[in-house]
Amino acid sequence: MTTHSATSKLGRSDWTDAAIHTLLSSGIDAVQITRLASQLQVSRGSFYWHFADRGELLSAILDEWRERNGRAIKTVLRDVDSLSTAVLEFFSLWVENACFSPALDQSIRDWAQLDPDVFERVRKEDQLRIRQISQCFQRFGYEASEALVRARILYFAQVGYYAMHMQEPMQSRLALLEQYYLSFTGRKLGVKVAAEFKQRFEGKS
Amino acid sequence: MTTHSATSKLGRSDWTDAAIHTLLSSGIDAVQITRLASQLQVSRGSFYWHFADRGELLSAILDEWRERNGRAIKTVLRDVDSLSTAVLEFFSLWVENACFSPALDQSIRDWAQLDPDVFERVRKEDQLRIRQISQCFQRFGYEASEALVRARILYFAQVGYYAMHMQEPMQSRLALLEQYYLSFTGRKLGVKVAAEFKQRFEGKS
DNA sequence: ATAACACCATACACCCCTGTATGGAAAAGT
DNA sequence: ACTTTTCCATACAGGGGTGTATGGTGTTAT
Repeated sequence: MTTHSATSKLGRSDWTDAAIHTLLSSGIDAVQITRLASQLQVSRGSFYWHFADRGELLSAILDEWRERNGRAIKTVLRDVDSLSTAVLEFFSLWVENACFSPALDQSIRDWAQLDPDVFERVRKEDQLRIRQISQCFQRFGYEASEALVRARILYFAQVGYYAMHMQEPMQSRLALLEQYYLSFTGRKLGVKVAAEFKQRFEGKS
Repeated sequence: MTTHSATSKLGRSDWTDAAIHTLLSSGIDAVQITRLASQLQVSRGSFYWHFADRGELLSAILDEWRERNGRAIKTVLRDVDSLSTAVLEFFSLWVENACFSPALDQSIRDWAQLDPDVFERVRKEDQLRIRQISQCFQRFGYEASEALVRARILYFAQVGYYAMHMQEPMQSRLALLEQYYLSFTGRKLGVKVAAEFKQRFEGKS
């Protein structure tokens, strides 16, 4: 019943974890039963006991993605008391790989380019996220149209930033923090809030 | 010597065109000699006369991409006389599929996720483009750090917008034009320039 | 203890893709 | 007219991936 990844017996989650790992490093076409089996030191016969076929595994990946990343963004945007914390917390989602995994997000997005069904699910998730960001802007004083545009720009830029793998030292990124905040929101970032945020990410990559 | 795609004899460009078409619709892993051959109504033997192997074809795709899209962005950003025309022309690159192909750009970007060599070439191209946009901002009165940040946001957002396939009627997009321009640049868009631009894209999708 | 079940290994049939070797047909050179 | 070159078809060898069928080994139930 329970699925421990440490015991000798494999569970469904062991396969999905390995599949996600392969998806991140080599794309969806590299998620092959043979490959995962040799990676898990097990034969392909094991897979076909846990899953009906490859499609069921891919479907499990999608569910996992939605559960992890969808929830992470939702909770961050809901429990904030100011625009600055909202935007900064949104930034940090892509920096610290805690609950939200930007790498998984991008791999899913690449996969969506090849599969219409996945494409539709990703599109709906994106629309949902933008709506949530937009509502966040509205809550802190922006009118509807400006909130929507700024929400889109913020989200697109964040996704794009990661997609291009801007390998930039954290120090340089933090140096431009006020500039980013100003461009995204049109408002100045408070000195105190900026200092706290910078201190939080000193020494990370 | 010359390569007509209408004659019975195939040229190198016929193969690269078909390869790019397949890349756009089904990803790099779908660019297979067998597949292209049956698509071109020809046997695989033909391919191996024009190309040494599959790698040479993929390399040709990359060259084509750099030639097409790299040049398009460069020329647009160089021959502008104001910030508004620069930004608006930059927008239009992703709207009208003339010289610049946003679809190819994205497919190459997805491919880069799986191949370190491609990744490096794309990364350098991105850096070059951002540098060009940044210089454009500086030319029209922005200081260095703000120019860089706004260049990144503009480029990231543009790439992200297309990546998510925001299927939005042109009318809605144009309605938010002033808002976008304001958010990207921090300046108001001239009424006359806005009207001209909107008129240019009325009735497109 | 023995039967039932969960989990996995092995083997088979099937399909698809690559690369090369070789031969054939059409066009171009002389 | 004859040879050479260009371009393509065919055939073969090698490899890899999917599913399924079947049997085997532990574990759990009673």
